[in-house]
Parts: sequence; structure tokens; C-alpha cells
Amino acid sequence: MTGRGRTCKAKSPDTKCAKSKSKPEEMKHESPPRCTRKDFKEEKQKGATKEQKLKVKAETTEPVTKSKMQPKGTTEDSPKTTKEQKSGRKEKSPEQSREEKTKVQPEDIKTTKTCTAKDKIPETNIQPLRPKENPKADRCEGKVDTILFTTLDKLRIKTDEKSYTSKVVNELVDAILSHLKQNTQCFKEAEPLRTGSYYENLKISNPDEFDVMLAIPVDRVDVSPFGDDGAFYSVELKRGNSHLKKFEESSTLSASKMLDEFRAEVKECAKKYPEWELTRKKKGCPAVTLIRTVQSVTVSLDIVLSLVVKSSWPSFTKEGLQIDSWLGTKVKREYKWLPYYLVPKFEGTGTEEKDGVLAKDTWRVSFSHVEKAILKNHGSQKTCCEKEGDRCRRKDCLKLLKHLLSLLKENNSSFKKFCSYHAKTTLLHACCSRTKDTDWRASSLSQCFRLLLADFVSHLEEGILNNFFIPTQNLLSSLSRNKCNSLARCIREECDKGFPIFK
DNA sequence: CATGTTCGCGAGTGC
DNA sequence: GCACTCGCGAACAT
Repeated sequence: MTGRGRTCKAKSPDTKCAKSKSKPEEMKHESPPRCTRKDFKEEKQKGATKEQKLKVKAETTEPVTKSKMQPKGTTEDSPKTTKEQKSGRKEKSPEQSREEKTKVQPEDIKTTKTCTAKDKIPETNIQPLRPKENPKADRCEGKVDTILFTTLDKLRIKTDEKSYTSKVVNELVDAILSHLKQNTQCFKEAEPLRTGSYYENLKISNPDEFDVMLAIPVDRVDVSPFGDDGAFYSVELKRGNSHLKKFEESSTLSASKMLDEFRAEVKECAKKYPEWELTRKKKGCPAVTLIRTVQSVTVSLDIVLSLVVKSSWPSFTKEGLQIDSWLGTKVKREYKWLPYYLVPKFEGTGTEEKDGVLAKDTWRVSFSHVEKAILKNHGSQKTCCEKEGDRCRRKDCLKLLKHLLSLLKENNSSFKKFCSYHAKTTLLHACCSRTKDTDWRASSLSQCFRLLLADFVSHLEEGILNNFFIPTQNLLSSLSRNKCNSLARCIREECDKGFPIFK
């Protein structure tokens, strides 16, 4: 709430600046939250499949080693027509079977009116963004479903593009990592943390944005809030950390010094890869961004310096991560045992000073690893979206919201500062208020999506969207009420008209 | 629709 | 401690 101007265009508060991403991810430390879910069934499936795979692998690897990495030369995007149906249809079986089974929610009424099977939509609670209930509306709802499925299909990333792009990106990331290991002391221990929508399987349209955090472990540090919303901190090195001493500025670890040197090293390494171009430094942004053209698409790779802090999370996070009724208290506890990250990001010009610390030497907390883990394990049931489980729409809805937002931004430049992190945060909050997997049932794409939009619109109208981990930080604080209301209006309009923007 | 592919990723293994 | 291999899940393709 203390509106501190969020400088970097959009993105996630933490890592990104200009683009939209999210952040770190994984956690490879002491207590992985992973054990909670999938492991069980994994055991089951193992036996049978193993041999088959071995076989396959053996065959493929020998003769044709790399037949597939050919950069296929096609640059145009194929119009795809045929698929909408498919996706529309897919959903049914899962849902239906589940409906019969159990978990009938109180209001699980199917409105069989005029529509086809897939349009049956339970009339649940909220209806803010939904046209009134009447046969006509339901028919529209069916059409909307089709539009949304078609849109999702268009947003799908093509395998061959992904294949080629990821190869190119991985090559550079590997090179940078080994460069840092071999040629530097201070960054030698960098651990890569692949974050952001690509690595969360939420990337839409093209595989053209990659985020990799390079996390430097720190021993003991004292972390003190900078500003009053708990998003920014200054860092003081205690014992150990000798290789980081050179970045000290009076007694604090200077984010700007460290980032400058990091950037210089990345630049040095990138020289050997002339296809990649280092973009200009953006004030307050923790990323070193490299771009190159791959099959006529401009791909950007954000390399984000960060610190891994393996101690308990800052007190401002205490009331955050309210996932108890969605994912459970055990899961929450496991997440909270993980380390957290700090990225060299600041807002404003960098010259404000508090207690002798300059803004440009401060760090912002990042929980990208937890975001990634949650998105991956997003079900209230362990089996959500697994082979044998029921499919949910959480991720589809987020993709659609991101897409909607980016289209609206294209149309209206005053929306520049809204970013996909706002969408992601909205989804996380939404999952906490509609906690059951059945709330996101596969059969109800348009309804789930409308509910999510309703959430987003009300955040906008209130002007409040709290950071999921740091509830005192309002992600909309730097956006005027006017802009928020105006965006809210646009979204309502799309909703009312059946999303003409997607057509 | 079922089956096959690829990438990402963690677990296991061997040094 | 590491690097490398193996096998699985998710998402896409056929």
C-alpha cells in the first residue's frame, strides 16, 4: 500500500523487469515438498513401463542420434483449424465420470437447456460477469466455450519450435554456468533455477521468453526491511561469504555492485556466442537479458542474479501463502522450510536512501521456486491432472487470462504496467478461495474463466492485489485507480460480449 | 482416443 | 562432492 512506484514495467515483482514472468522455482534443498503428492502413484507405474522405455531408448539412440533437432525452416505459423473440437471434447469424459462418482457439490445442477452436452454448466455461486441465466445465455455459453477452447489451441506451443529454441537456450545457459564456475570466485557456486512461465508450462503462443535465475548461496546474512511493505531488503554479510566481501558498501551487500560484475561476466561469456545480443541494462532490473532470433522469432533469455538464503522467511511473509485449505497445512509447512531468494531489484531512481542504504543496493524477495512448485502441484487432491486423476482448468484459465491481458495491452498502451504476474497472483488467490478441484472442473472452462475474471476485476476495482507471499505488498499500488478501473471495464466488456477479442 | 515424442527434472549411480 | 544416466510426468503430435 505505500505506493512505491514500481519501476520496471511489469512483470513479476521479483525478477522481471520488462517482461512478464515469474520467478525462481525449484528447491533442491533440504525438505522438498514433493514427497507429499505424486510419489505414491509413481511407484505403481514404474514396473511396467520401465522396460519398454529402455527398449525405445536403446533403439533410438544408436542409429539416428539427432534426427530431430533439425531447425525446421518453416517460419510461418500454420493457421490451425482442426483442433478446437478436440479440446472441447476431451474434457467431457473426465468430468462426466467424476460427476457420477461422487463429490457432488450442493449446487451441482446441470442446466440442460438448449445446449450440447459440453455446455452443461453447473450454476454455481458467483455470477458477476455472467450474463443472466436464461436459455439464450446458455447457448451463448456454449459458443463461448468453443471460443475459449479454440483460443487455448492457438496458444499452444509447438513442439518443434520448443525443441529447437530450448536447445539454443540451454546451450547458452550451460555456457554461462561453466564460465562462471571456471572464471569467477564470487559466482562460482551459482545454482541455476529455471523459472517463469516457460518452465511452469504456462507459456503461451511462442517459446520466446526464458528465465533462469542463477542463485548464489550465502552463508549467514542479516536481512532488514527497506521500506515498509516487506518487499525490499538490505543485506548484511556476517561470517563466511568471503568471496562476496568485495561487493560490500559500508556494511551492506551492494546489489548494484554485484549485479554490475555479474553482468560483465555474462557479457564476457556471451561474446563467444555472437548470435546472442546483450540488451541494455534496465534500471532496477535484476535480469541480464540476451536476445537472438530463432526461426524468425525473437527469443529473450533473462539471466537473473540472485542470492539463496537458507533461513526462515522474513516476518512479512507470516500472513502470506494462505494455502491451508487448498493444499493443506503440511504442504505449507514444507514450502516454508525451503530457502528464499533475493534479487537485485529496486524501484524508483535508486538514489533514495534509508538508514544509510541506497535503494539501488537493495534486494527484493522472490519465491519463484514455491510458485513453480505450487503450479505444478496445484490440486487439492493428489491426483489432480494426473493420468488417473481428473483434469482441472486452473492452468488453462491462467493462460487465457494472460492472453486476454496481453491483447488488451496491445490495444491500449496505458495498460503497460499490468503484467502477467498480476494474472498469476490473481489465480493463486482464486485457488485459495475456490479450493476444491471440482471448483475448477474440466467441464466448466468458460465458467471457471469467468469466475477468475470476476476476481481480477474486483482486485482492479479495489485497487488491491496483494503479493501472494507478502500480503503487505500491494502489486497495484503504483497503478492509478483510473487505469485499474479502465482495465476492469475492458474486461467486463469482453466478458459480456463473449470475448470478441479472442476471435 | 490411444499411442508416441520431446523436454524438464529429480533420483540413482559411479567415479 | 560431482557429472552422467535413467525414467517419469506434462504437454504436444499423430
